[in-house]
Formats: sequence, C-alpha cells, structure tokens
Amino acid sequence: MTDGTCDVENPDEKAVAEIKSEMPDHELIFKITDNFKAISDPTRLKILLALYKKPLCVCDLSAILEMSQSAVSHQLRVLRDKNMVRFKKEGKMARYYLDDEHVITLIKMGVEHAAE
Amino acid sequence: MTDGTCDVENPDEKAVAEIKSEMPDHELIFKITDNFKAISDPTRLKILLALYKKPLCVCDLSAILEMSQSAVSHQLRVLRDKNMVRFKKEGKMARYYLDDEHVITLIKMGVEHAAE
DNA sequence: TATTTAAATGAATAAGTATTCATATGACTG
DNA sequence: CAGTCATATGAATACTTATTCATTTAAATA
Repeated sequence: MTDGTCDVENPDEKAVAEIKSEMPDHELIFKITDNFKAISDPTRLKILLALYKKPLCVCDLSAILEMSQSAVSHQLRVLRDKNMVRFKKEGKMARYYLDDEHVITLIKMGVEHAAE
Repeated sequence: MTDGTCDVENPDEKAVAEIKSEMPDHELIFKITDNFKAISDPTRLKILLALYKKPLCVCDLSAILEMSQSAVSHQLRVLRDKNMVRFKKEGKMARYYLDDEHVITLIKMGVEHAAE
C-alpha cells in the first residue's frame, strides 16, 4: 500500500485514480458548500422563505421570526454578502428582496425531501 | 408598535401574520437545515460525490480525498447517522454506498448553481 | 432641535464542529 | 498465535459561528 489504497481485494486503483481526477477542484467545492451553508441555518432559511412570499423590512422579519432585530440584521448581512438578498433603503426602513432564484429552487427541493 | 411590526408605511400586518402562520414549524425547518448542513462540509460533499461514482472503502476514500483515515471515518459516521450512506462489512473492509438519491439531486443542482 | 424609530455593527460569549492523536476492535496472514 | 491491516471511536484542540448586548447612524417627528 504505497498509494494509500487498500491491498485487499482492490484491482481498482485505476477507478480510484479516475474518481480522484474527476473530483471538482477545491475552489468549486468551496463555492458549492458555501451556498449550502447559507441555507443550513434555521434563521437564514426562514428569512429566505419569508422573503420568497414578499419583500419585507427588518422589523417585519424580526416579528415573523420572533427574533431580535440585531440577530436578524446579522443574518441578513450574511445573505447579502452571498448575494442571496438585496435591500433598498426606504426612508429609515430597509426593504429586503430575494436576489437569487436558484437558491429558492434548492430550498424547495430541500423542503420536499425533508417532508418525505 | 405593539406587535413587533413597523409603524411606518406598513398596512401589512395582515401579510406579516399570514407569512408567519405559513412558516413551516421548527421541526420541519430543522430537518431541512440538517440535510443541507450535511452537504455543507467540503469533506462530506467530496465523499458523496465519490460514492456517487462507485461504492468505495474507507481506505480508498481516504486516498481520493487525501485525508486521514480517521477524519474520513468520522465524517462517514455523520453521513451514516443521517442515512445518506450505508456500508457493508466485507472481511476487514467496509464498503460504503450512497443511500439517498434525493441528496445527489440536491448536490447536482448545487454544482450547477455554483458553476453558474 | 431633541427625541424617537429602523437598522447596522463591533465585541463578547456560548455553542457547535472538523481534524488530529491515541487507542481499540476485529479480521486476515505469516 | 503474534502481528498487521482496515476501520471505528473517544478525547483534545482549534476553528467557526449564532446570538446578545451596547452603541452608532440616519431618518422622521414632536
């Protein structure tokens, strides 16, 4: 075992090498996991589900999620940094919009999957 | 502002209440995020992508990912606990199989999304 | 203008987690 | 039967991250 593969019952070093070479590079892997990570937090998922229904201000999101304004703002910032939401300042309010249809498709599939 | 919603320009308390009532309950939200969390880690994502090509033993996965056997085993356990992979003991080896087609569909979409 | 409101943000804290290291188990092998 | 190999696992460590608290900013209002 010089290459890390098993000795036992393994005429498959070729297959292993092929799978390794076909593996997406670290950058792409990181991009993918980064997107999934964004929708892996209950607060952020709920924000996206709410905004899917209707653009909303921070205050309304805070009421819908029953969470502090600060916590919601912090998570909105995460979603903004990933370009999943955008906002428009309206007076002293900030109205947030969904800005990524792909993510909603992913979430819908996740909902179906989890609901069996 | 007694209900947490904004005073300003907000005749939408009804909409807010509706969105709140239509929000999936905590249990379902948790199920969904739990699945996404599983594929939000680069190591686990790579394991699933590799097993999608072909069932593999821990040792081969370790070689493909260029990671320690221990790290791979720990992550396989996480995926096993979520019923995303299963394994069959073959002598001293353990051959791991994908055990969740839905997850692969999600990952495929994630790949497409990330690759633009 | 002083005050209140909506939102953003930095720092601190707490909770979660991925990897490593050391060790254990069970199967094959010499 | 002693030793090696494949794998699993517990503990420790290092890192990430979600929330809270306190504060700040900018806009509306009294």
